[in-house]
Amino acid sequence: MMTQPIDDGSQLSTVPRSSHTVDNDERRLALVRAAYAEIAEKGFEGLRLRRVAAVVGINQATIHYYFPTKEALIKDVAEYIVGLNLSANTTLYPQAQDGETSLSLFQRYTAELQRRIPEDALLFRAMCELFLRAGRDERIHRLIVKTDALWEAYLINILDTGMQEGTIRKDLELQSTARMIIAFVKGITLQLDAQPDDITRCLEQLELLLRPRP
Amino acid sequence: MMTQPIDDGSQLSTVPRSSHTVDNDERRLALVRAAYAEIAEKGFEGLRLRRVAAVVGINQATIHYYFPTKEALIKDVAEYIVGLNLSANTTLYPQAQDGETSLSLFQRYTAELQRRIPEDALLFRAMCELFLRAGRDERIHRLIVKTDALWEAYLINILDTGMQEGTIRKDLELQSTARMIIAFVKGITLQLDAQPDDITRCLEQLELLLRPRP
Amino acid sequence: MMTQPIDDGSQLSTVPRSSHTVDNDERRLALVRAAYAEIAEKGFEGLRLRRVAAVVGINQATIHYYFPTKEALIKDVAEYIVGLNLSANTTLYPQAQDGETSLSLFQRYTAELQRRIPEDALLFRAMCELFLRAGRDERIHRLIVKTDALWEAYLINILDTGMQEGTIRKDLELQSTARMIIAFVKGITLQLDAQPDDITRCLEQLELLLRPRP
Amino acid sequence: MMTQPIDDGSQLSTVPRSSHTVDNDERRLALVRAAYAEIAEKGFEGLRLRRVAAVVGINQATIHYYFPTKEALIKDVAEYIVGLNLSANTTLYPQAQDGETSLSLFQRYTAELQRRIPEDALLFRAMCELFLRAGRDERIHRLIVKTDALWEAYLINILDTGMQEGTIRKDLELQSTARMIIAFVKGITLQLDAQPDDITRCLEQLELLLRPRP
DNA sequence: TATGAATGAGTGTTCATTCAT
DNA sequence: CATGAATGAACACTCATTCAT
Repeated sequence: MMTQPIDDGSQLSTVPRSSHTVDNDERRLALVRAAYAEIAEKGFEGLRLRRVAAVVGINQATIHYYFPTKEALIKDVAEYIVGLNLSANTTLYPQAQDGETSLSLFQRYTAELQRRIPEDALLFRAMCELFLRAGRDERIHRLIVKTDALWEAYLINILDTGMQEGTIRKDLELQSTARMIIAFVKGITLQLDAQPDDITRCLEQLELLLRPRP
Repeated sequence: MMTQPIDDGSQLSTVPRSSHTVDNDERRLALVRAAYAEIAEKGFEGLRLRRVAAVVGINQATIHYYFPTKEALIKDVAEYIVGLNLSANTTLYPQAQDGETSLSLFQRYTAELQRRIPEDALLFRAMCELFLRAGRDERIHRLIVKTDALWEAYLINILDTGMQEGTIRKDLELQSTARMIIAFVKGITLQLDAQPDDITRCLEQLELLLRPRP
Repeated sequence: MMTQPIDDGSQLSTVPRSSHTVDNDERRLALVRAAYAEIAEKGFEGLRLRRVAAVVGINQATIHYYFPTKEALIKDVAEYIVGLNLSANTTLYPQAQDGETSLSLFQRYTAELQRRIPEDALLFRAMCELFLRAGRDERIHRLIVKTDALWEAYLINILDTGMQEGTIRKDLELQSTARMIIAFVKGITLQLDAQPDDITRCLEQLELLLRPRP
Repeated sequence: MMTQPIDDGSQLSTVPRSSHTVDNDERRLALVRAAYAEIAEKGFEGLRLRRVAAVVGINQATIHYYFPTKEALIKDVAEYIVGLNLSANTTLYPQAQDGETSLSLFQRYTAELQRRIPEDALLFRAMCELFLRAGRDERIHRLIVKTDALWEAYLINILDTGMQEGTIRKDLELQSTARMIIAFVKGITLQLDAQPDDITRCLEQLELLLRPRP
């Protein structure tokens, strides 16, 4: 999961735009980001169109010009959240793989995780909201399933590479282990007051388990 | 799902009930259960007192006779859910430990888990709702923290026993491993369409990891 | 206005009665007194049958045995309040007239007034509530009118006596002056934070005005 | 009743109103007036937002567009009532002072009073409601206190002028007398069915008392 | 595009009253 | 007489949505 290079969306633009007309897509994005922040903080339960409009600085009615209905906004927000998450889980880590380090690929994955988890509280919370809503919203459900599949594939790749490197035990069933790790990471997400130390130690324990014995 | 003829662990019935008060507590329990089912299905977001009352078959105002406020009902529902979950996760299994079996204690724990998970869909959904709401509701937060502490202690005990039995590898840090397992189980909870097979394989993988190498 | 010799009603009996059966009238009186206290404190606007029943220590439904409807209770409370007030305004003062004092009758009346006003806050508040409600409740209206007539007659008597004593100027029209005094006393009632000193000075001023010039 | 084409003394319209905002403030004023009439007729006890909305001819929800809460409306209504009353009791009369008349200033004050009292039944009723509510509502309490202070100052001025003119006896304590008169006027307010004649005679009596003796 | 104003359906909650026991 | 339980009508308030401008 995690921060994309440019903007993680946590800093919403509340200041009035420069005088030139804001184009449609820009405003839509601003609305989506504002809604995302609201959801992360107060959940879908606490999402109010009025508040979103206020944050972006437009009238409560104007929001319906960009999104005909609340559900339409939520759909886009879901895709936005999943997009943030997806890029974090799949795109970024491999790029960190290039340098020659003494750390195995999996160690770098978990290192990245523990760095990001305390940092990306908003995104994780939003993802959790999505997970739950997926049970009632078929569209979001499909979105999550697709994302998880990509995440799983990425993890399988990492584990497989680790086995070939000799940093991961070879007797593991790849898919099940990947799914176990995903479940573990999602579970950490639900921990409300997990301290960075706790997470670090959990991840070290996981590494230990996956490491081949001497 | 849990059994609750005796005591469901919630603070619902603390006063000694004369043969006449039974009806009252029965009603309260019925309301709590109805609310629990609503929450599991539609989330806290979708919980409506009118619907709960309708399900139980009473007037919408009558519900306030038993619970002065919606929040009071939610509090009892939260305790009910946690009670169901807690007894499932901690209290029950040790009692199953007496018989002579070829299965290790941890194996029995995971066996029970995989049996329950597909079966307790409602309960897990409700637990997830609690997890999320805990971020915004201090009382529920404390409830979860307390529950998790008990769960963790129980797991540590199982792991420790396993080490002495020789069914768990001895180089694990007990607390971190327990927390990792908890995170993992919670994560599974968020998997919407996890098939029994998937869960079984994940749990087998977890067992494999914790097992000492020959 | 004011305290009758026995009980001014400000101390309501909240303790459970002695074991022998409470007779109907006793309980009715207790309910009326409780309601009176509620009205004095919170106004008719804040009168709740539940609270009245609770103060007296009976079930909220039981109250309907004694008073079929809220309005019926209010009617009795109104009579109770007026009764307290009436006895204070007419019955008591003349009895104080017997002793030989250097004070004129009117002086004793105003002295009594200023003593009682800070003391009988509850009763005055309740009377005000009645005054207002009289505008919407014909029965209470008649009650007030009747009370005021008695009050007026009593004041006329005092003023007349004063004229004969030479302590009141003789050029006053009795009825108008009496009504003016009544209005004045009622008006003081509406003063929220009138200090005893203020009232004393106002009354002294009134005495001065009514006194014959040397 | 008061006139209010210019400024009714309430804080209703503080922002400079562009020609477009007029409708908004008009609506607000209409709502305040409707609420005022309801209160005068049925008391705070009988004030219902639904009814106010209905009287103005808008949806029951629309009222919350102008006043976020019932209390906010009441606050403005209180200021409106006080504004009407204040201007009546203080601001207006001095302006009537310019002409050469045979009537003293105080006589003109009382003349105005007896003219208004039967006429402003609604306003007086509303004021009474305010007086009573002031005992339980700190904001209204402050409002009344402030208003009474202005009223008192105005009366002191009138009395003082009268003394210099020789139309008021000189041995009066100004403040106490002013307060006595205020209490008297408030008291008249509570008289439900006071006939114009009664009031006239009472006021004449008051004048007589304050007049210096030959 | 954008807005102020308005709306209707619904929400939790209150309260006097009723009823079977 | 008395109560626990229940009720229906009402209440202030919320919110996504609509509409004329």
